[in-house]
Amino acid sequence: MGYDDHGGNDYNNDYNNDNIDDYGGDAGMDTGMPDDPPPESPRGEDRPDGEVKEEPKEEWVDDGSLPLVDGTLPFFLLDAHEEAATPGTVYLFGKVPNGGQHQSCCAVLEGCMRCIFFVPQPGTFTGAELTRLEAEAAANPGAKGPLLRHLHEQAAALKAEVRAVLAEHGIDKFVIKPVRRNYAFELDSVPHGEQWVLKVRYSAAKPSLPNGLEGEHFVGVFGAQQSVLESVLLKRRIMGPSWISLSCPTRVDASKQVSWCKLEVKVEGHKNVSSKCAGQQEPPPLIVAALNLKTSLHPQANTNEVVAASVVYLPAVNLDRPLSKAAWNSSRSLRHFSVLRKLDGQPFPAGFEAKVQAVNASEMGRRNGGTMLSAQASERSLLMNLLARLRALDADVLVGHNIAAFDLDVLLHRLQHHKVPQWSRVGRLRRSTFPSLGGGGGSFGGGAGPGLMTAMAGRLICDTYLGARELLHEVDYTMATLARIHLGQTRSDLAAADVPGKYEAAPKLMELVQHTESDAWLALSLAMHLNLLPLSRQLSCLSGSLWSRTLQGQRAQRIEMLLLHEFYARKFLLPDKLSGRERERLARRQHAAAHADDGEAFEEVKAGGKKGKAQYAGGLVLEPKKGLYNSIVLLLDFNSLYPSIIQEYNICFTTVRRPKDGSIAPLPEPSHDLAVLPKVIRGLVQRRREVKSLLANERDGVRRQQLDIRQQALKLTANSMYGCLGFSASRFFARPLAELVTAQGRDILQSTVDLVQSSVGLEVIYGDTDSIMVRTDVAKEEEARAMGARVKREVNKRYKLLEIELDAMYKCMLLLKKKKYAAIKLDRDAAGRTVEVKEAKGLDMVRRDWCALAKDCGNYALDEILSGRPCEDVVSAIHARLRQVREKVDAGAVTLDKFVIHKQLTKRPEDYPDAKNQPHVQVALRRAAAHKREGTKQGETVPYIICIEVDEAGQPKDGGAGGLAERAYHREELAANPALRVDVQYYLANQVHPVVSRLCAPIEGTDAARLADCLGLDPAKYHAAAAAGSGMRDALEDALIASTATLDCDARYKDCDPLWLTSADGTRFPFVGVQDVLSGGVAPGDAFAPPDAAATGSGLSAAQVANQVRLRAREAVAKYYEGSLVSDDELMPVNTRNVCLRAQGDAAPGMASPNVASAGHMAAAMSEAALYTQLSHFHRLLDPSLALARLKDDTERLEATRRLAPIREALEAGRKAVEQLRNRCAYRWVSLGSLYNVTATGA
DNA sequence: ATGATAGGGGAAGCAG
DNA sequence: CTGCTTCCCCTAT
Ligand SMILES: [Mg+2]
Ligand SMILES: [Mg+2]
Repeated sequence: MGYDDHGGNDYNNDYNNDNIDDYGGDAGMDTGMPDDPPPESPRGEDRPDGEVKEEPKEEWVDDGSLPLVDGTLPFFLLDAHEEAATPGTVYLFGKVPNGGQHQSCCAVLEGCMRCIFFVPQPGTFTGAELTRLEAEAAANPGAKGPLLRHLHEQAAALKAEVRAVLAEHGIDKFVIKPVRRNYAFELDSVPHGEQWVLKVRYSAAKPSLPNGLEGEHFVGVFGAQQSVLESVLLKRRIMGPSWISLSCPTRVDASKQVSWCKLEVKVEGHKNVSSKCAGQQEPPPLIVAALNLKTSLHPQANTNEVVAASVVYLPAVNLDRPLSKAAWNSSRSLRHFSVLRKLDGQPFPAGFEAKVQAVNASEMGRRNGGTMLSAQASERSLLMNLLARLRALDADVLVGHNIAAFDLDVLLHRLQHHKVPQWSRVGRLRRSTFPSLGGGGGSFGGGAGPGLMTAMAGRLICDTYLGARELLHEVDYTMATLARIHLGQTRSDLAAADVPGKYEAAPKLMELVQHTESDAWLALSLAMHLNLLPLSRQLSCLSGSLWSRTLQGQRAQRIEMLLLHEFYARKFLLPDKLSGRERERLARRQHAAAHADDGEAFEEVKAGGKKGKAQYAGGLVLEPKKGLYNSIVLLLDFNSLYPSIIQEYNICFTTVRRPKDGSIAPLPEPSHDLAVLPKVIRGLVQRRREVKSLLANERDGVRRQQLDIRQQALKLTANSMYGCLGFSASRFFARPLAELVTAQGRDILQSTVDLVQSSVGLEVIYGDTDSIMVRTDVAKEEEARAMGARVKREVNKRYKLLEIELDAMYKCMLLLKKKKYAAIKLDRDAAGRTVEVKEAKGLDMVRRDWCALAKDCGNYALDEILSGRPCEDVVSAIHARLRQVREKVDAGAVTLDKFVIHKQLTKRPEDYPDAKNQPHVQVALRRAAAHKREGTKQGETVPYIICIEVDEAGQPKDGGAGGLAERAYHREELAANPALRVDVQYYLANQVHPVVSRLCAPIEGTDAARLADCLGLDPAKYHAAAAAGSGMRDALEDALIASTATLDCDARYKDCDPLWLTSADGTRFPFVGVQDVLSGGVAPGDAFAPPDAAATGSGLSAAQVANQVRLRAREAVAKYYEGSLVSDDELMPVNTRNVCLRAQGDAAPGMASPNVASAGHMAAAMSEAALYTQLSHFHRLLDPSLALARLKDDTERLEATRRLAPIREALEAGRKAVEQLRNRCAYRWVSLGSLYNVTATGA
């Protein structure tokens, strides 16, 4: 669950599986670039045409009238836009049905009004008279006159101030009216609940007021900077791309149009826009065009120039009917044209022009309007030709791979450079001046800047690069990779530097054209394959946001719009959109006001970077009981935990009290009526349930797909809600709410674990955020299923809405670390038979930053380990495989791609402060210098190989003296430089070995040294590592951790030394322990200070606590080890490690067998037991989890957690210090299992 | 400027 | 040499 995935099915996976199956049968469609003329193979022409029906092209006679229905104009809204130059005017773009077709239309909405709200000082509206008049007005809603008059009187001073403010900003005409409004958000100065406020309405053509106004008679101003477009969408309840109707439209004469649309109308005032539109159901067919440019680099200016352009388009895409590939990819549906130009004025190669003529004269050429391919002399004429074709096309949607950050950016720059007339036809709004394109791509991984969006207003941009990044999980998002994996197509790379070479001969130049067409076709294919348009439309309609914004991938914005609609409809004052600066200013100010007395420092929240500490605590991850499990393990998982918590506990802006001291908010009082946020989520969940039930009964494939898209959109929206609560740049940012949700989540998980272990009596071996893994010790599927059902029943009893579900049964499971495990899942195939599916989570094999060689070895080892074969066989198979790998690598029999490591650029390469140490950054910088397009920009992944340089004799130069980053190269560099060789040593020692050795940690019969030996590495180097990191130690550690949880009782610690700490002034004092803090004996702020310290809150820092605890723990170790066999060494010598925990072959590690302790070990163990007890005592003093577990209920636990918050970090640091040392000593406690009877659930 | 936090792990630099 | 910190990346949920 958690973020993108609450329902147990990862969204991305669902998505891929569903689509690949539907489209998979198209093996015959081999575009075979560059031989075949894409976008379609000749074979495709024989195929029966699909459902794409082009609209009848009757000649439309423009008589100046409008196609009104009952006096209003039906209008399918596609996009909307606001111009800084024309404040108060909103441009709506869409399609209008006219004479059996649909035409592009621009509605110019003028005379929009701005509404801002002044919240009065408390006490402004008050008194018995007001109460009386309110009651009167309530009884007789028709007669509000006296009440309003009274309100105006009471607000006289406020009104005077408001008038002055307005006058100051040049606003002379306005209406002021007292209205009732609610507030529930984060401004401390504005009281929550409903009250009278002053609403000021004035023409939006006038200037706006600044955010954050202050005054004598008001405590807050809302809506000052609200965009007029947003207010129209909210006021008219326009929910995304849908049919609306325009009343009283007047036709704008073609000569006076401000847009390039076929039709333009003028509408006065937002009230003439209605979200209701009778008679229109189906969305209109859209013109979808894919665009691809080929560029060459101008050496002096260092700019990209357009050399070729292709457009592949579908004249009528129906949004509600996702199309099968066979349907859209046919000669009847698909159209295309290309434009090519001469390079540097050089003539085209011999025979090329004849080829062009032949192409255009062909059957396909005629079908594409006679000029399928146009050869132009210059870039300028190319652009003019392209623009003319685009004008005739009038596309609604432009598709392309990275089209927003590259193709359109280049296109606009070149149009500007050549001063091409009517350049603004690329968009739909007429313009003379160019917007500044400076911002370029979005901050992260492509996307359009604001200038580009402005220029393109009216046409949607569907960028498959952005879409794929959002919906897929791939090693990189280049078209070559996506085409191979998702379209089954191979795409050859064509670097800008190789473009001039294509001009040498006519066939080569035709290759260039075909490559361009093919790229456009691939982008169109990908967009169709991913259903980008239907999905993004659904998301826009659910949230009531603009389609263009959704296509930009602005996820937080969608949720914002959804909540804005909901809260606006309920008459709430909405949180204003603030700039980063304004937000910070506000945060500082509110913090200062809240902490005027205690002077707590303001915590800097770095909003931009992912770096920095988390703002609040998230999900609970249980300490895994590591090992290999050969009996069935149950995976139970709460359905949509966070959305469910919001509903179950009625968590909303309106219900949660925000504590001023930064502690976790208390749960809202139980109430019968559901608050806004839970209601919104419930609505989404209910709608999804309905859609899913429709889906279950639907047989028609197309309709099924459509429902599935809808269902996914609903789930995505519900799941994103929590994320936006915790997102500091969101207008609905409410950390207390986010924190409360996660706190409840932790509580629920912990109490579920307790319930399962105590009441059901089963062992929980792991759990993450919303899931538990339960050991059954049975091998029979049905038996395990019954146990799962029992667990599910017991857990679900405790909640109204929350529901845990048996998500999977693992026949066999390898649990290595938190968030790192693998299993054989028992699943059902279509016929209902049980099938076994391997599942790997978090392991190196599922990461892109390990090379394929290492991952292949890891997968082999994992398959062996999970095979259920005898341990010796598994080990020998792995050893053999590693020896074989070593041989192959030495023989050079491993292909280069197996050595490629991928890493993403999370910043621009030049922005890394310490670039010299990062391989991928070094490679990226060199590629950028060489003007490579891919693997150079922020958000892209860089593939690299670690090499060594050899001299003429083939001897390594300087055996890899430099850092790793200096030895990282791109494949292309490797190919070009014969002195570079793959650094075999690095790959064996630093890639293959760690990957395999981690997997084998819990496996008997091998260790890091043995594995190293098999790889031909020096085993001696791994002995120490083997000792420190072996599975046995981990197993012991788990046993010890488990024992502390079950055997903790105060009596055992009565002989222990206290935990002495030293304060800053040198005073020594015993740390009282977390228990005393919770029971109220000591204030949290004083816990890490001497009892008699004068100043409170002057306790030790987390780092200081950690250091001192470490010292005390070391002293304890030293004390108990004095005079023992290994006096000065905390660690057991490697060769005496032979007391094996796993005396019984099939006992899972971590489950110490009760009979391991022999009498001989016993005596030695006693002193160790005392040490163990001492360290556990320290641990206990610092670990709140035990004390918390003892509390009565969740409410108390929440309260306690809140109380501990100020010292949480220090406790954590101290606890970790103890654990570190205790773990290092863990060898010695082999025998303690019996002493303490470690496991409650011994076999 | 453009949903969250928890967690493992590699590489390098620094103090001892 | 080892610990420890910092930076960076990618994953799980
Ligand atoms: Mg879940
Ligand atoms: Mg889960």
